[in-house]
Amino acid sequence: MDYKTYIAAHLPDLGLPSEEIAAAIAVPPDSSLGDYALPCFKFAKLLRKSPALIAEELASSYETDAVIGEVAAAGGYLNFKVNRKRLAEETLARVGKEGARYGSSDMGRGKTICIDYSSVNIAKPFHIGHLSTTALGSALYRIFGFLGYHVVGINHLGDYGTQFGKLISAYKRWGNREEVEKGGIHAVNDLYVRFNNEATEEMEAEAREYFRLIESGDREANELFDWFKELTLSYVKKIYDRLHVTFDSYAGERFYTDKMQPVVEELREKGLLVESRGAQIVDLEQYGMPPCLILRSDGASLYATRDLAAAIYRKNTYDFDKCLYVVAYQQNLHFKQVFQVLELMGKEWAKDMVHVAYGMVSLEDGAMSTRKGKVVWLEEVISRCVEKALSIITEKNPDLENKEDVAEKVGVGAVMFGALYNNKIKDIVFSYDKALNFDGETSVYVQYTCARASSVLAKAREAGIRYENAPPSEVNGPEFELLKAIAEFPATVVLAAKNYEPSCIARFAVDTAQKFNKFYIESKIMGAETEELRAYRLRLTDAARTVLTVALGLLGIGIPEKM
RNA sequence: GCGCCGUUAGCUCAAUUGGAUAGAGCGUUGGUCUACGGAACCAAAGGCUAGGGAUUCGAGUUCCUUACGGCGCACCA
Repeated sequence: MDYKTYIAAHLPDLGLPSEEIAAAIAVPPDSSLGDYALPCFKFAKLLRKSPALIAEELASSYETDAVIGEVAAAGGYLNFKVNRKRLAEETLARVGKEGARYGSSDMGRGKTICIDYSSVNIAKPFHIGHLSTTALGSALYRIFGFLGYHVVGINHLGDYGTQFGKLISAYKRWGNREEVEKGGIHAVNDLYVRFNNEATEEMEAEAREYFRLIESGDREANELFDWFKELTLSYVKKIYDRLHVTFDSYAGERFYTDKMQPVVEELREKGLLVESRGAQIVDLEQYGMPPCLILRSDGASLYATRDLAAAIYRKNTYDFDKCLYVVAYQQNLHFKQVFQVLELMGKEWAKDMVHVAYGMVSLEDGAMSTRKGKVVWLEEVISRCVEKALSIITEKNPDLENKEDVAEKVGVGAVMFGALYNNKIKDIVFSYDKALNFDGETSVYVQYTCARASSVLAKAREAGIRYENAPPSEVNGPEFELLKAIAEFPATVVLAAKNYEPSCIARFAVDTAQKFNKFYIESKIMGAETEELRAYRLRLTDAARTVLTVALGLLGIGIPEKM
């Protein structure tokens, strides 16, 4: 039941379409005022009456029914109280029926959405700066899937460029097979860092030559490159598995090697390509942007060339309705340019391209720098969080079974949640103090809340108490606050998708957990005054646990039964 | 220099997209434990929403402007 639409449909004609009325309906700051409110100020001019008077007249003429139980005017606001028992019954029935699918919908049926996220670079270990795109993209993947979209997750591998020539040059100069096999991707990265520190003109030229050899299909160069790629993929696979992140495609930059030429030709045919300072560009001056570089003066392709080819390939292959790029805001201009070029090419779907930009990560003593060794590896963050979780469990709950599994859920959850809790556009200063804090607004708090709920529900099960269809017998106080939160979940999921903002769901989870804890402290569940009340509270507890499980699940975070 | 983004409590952040008295967590101070799990709960203190102007019945939210910070601006990705 959409209450806003319902209320709008039951109001007399106010000179505005009922969709607009519904959209204007707000939620009062204090629930004792009501559950919904219509601000009447905007009707004042039209009806030539004071907002207060309009609200009063509407209040007296509104006919309450089984859905809306009470209507009152307050100042210029018209406040509605819903029939709480009905809302409670409806919400709990839906949660009970839909379970793990509560909040899902089919609004995306028949629509495809491509999401480009994580997009690791070959031969580079995962550091904390790669977490945002991975966590955000993965959460969006789940959220859109939950709303019925067909989702294509794409890891646009960074596997193209002279940097790989440098890598091969460095390996041949200083590296050997045993060391790399032993040290894995970090050993490879060390070679690359050393090259950058010691590079001379001569070495740079050698690197360019090695890159050319990769391109021209030289066997040795390609074998080395493929080996580094394999090392990288098996390394990131382990991290993705721990974070529960998945992809449908690993088509990276190299994949588009043979798909760029047709794009260049199309640009030329359409008269968009012009020469400037020896390079081939698309002029974007009239759109207030610097030119988009398509070919270097030596004829080589560029970043934008590959992104154009990739966009066109994705459209042709997946026929997407939207294509998201979960990439830091550093690249705002780049995507603006690419999208503009697509539009100039006459691709009417250019409007469906979305750059989901997020903030940058730095360390407390400034920007990260691999070369200076100022870097925080993601594996280390994960293992330290899991270790911390394990030590807390060992201290508080030494007899717990599957301690390691639980610590994994808690620790990994904290890492993911930390990346998803704030608005994505905000910059993040990473600190272990914050990452290892499991108190307050964290996934651990939500998980702990669920463990409490599970514990009560287990007691009920042991006692053989049935509560599945218990009628709502208490619709005030903390019970109702919790219930309203649960009822808001489906709208929260839609909001998160609409704004490409998984933090909506993270916030929802903490907020709902807080409401559950207030309810839990203030109301005895198993020890309720009557059997009816006990059954209802158990039903509410079960629903709260379900919605919290679904919410964290959409963020890729699991919830242990006990912790 | 130009463009984009940010600035809200000591710190980290919210604020239903223009609505009623700007809310949480951390930290601080003081409370609640013989318990449905204290990784919790309650309370107190803490705000001219960076400054100024404009629009509006109404602005943290929209527009202009200033300051501070981040990012970007031609052959890296």
